[in-house]
Amino acid sequence: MSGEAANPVRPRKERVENATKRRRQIIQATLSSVVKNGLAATTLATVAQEAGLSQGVAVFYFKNKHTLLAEALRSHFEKYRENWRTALDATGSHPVDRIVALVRADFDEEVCNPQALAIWHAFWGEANARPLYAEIAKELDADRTAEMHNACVELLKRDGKEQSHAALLAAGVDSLTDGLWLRIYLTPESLTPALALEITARHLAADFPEHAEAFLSRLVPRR
Amino acid sequence: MSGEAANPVRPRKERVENATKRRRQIIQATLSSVVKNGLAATTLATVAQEAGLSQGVAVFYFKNKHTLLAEALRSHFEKYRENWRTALDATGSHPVDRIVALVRADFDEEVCNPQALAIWHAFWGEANARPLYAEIAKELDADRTAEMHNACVELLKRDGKEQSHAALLAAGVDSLTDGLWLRIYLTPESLTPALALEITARHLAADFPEHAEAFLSRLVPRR
DNA sequence: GTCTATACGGTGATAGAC
DNA sequence: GTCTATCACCGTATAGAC
Repeated sequence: MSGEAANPVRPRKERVENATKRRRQIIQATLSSVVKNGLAATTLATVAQEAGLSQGVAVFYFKNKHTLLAEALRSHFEKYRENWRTALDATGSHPVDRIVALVRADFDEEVCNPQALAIWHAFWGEANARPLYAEIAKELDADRTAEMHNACVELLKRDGKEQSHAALLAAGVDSLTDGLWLRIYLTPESLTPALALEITARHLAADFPEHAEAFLSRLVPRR
Repeated sequence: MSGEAANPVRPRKERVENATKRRRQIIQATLSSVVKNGLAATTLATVAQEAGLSQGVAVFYFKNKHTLLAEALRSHFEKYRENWRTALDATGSHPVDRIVALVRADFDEEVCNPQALAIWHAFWGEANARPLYAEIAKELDADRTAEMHNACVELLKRDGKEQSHAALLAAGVDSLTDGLWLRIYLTPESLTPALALEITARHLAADFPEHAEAFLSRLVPRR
């Protein structure tokens, strides 16, 4: 490299900002590499190339490949969380609203696109060999699980029903979502997000018959 | 190695039998390694060690690692297929029977255990980087997809209903199964196969209200 | 058929210049 | 902070003995 005064003493704040910028950049490169090459063929070299940086920098900021990958998964999760949280913030407090918001968020283009789905499944695929991945999932998904569960409890309560099976209902909806994601990921030609929403809407309508029309009208497009 | 006359001329049949035996042995070792080490860390060395053979033999029978892994996935699929086919053969011709058989088969211990689930997800995780895996899935799951679809069409027909959304119903049940599998795989403490069956039963009961009781009574244990 | 030995490139991580 | 050079190791695949 030619020229520019290389590294004069810089204030701490500036150094910190540079660090977080670089970390973001490298994590983003890691996720891109996972999409392109898969987790098995993602190496420090592919990450560095994707980032337009040297291999050494990645190690400098993350110490080793293993923690880099874990951080990348965390980062991917944060984006997912932000998406559904924004959706929750923008909706009412009625449990139907909250469930609708959570479900719509999951099939939002922002979160339910081929790249994002590939990343999820790449990490899940290694979760058995690297339990840390499953732990991260459990940890970072706990609040969403709680939101869905609470909404189910609340809805049953309002309808004057027993709430003991709320956990089962919540697990059912979330599992259905996961399965629809897998299908969209593996064979996208067999299922679109729009159809996935319709399937989920029917499922919810059956779980909460009193609110069937609300779920259907608000989750199914062109209706 | 000491002793025994090594390789006299053997009849073709015997040679063929030895070949298929070895292939099976190596594929089994591959799947074990995938469970233990994950797909990323599965190497010819781990496979050879698992099989108690040399690395060279694996290459001799499968040419390279890539085709070995593809064959291992095919083999895993065959076991899965055999399981649901056996279940179908053992049941009646009424569509409710067939759907019940397919669903029960999916949560059978034979097929829905931690090792088997780890293998599925390991391959799905790499499917984006190795489209062959997705192709194998599509190819080897086509007949099951057709069975489920036919059963749904048939059931709607018997009930005097429109059959245009049968594909949606079939996709819904199968996606739900996949999602429940993922949950059992990632966080087994949060979901057992028995509960998964119950969730699926409720889903089916909603899809086919006329047969709700039949699905519930036949899929939900202790009832 | 099965093994061992080995070629050859890639891999994660370190050292040290700038 | 970032790079380049380098290390020891591991990966696939081949060659050739038995």
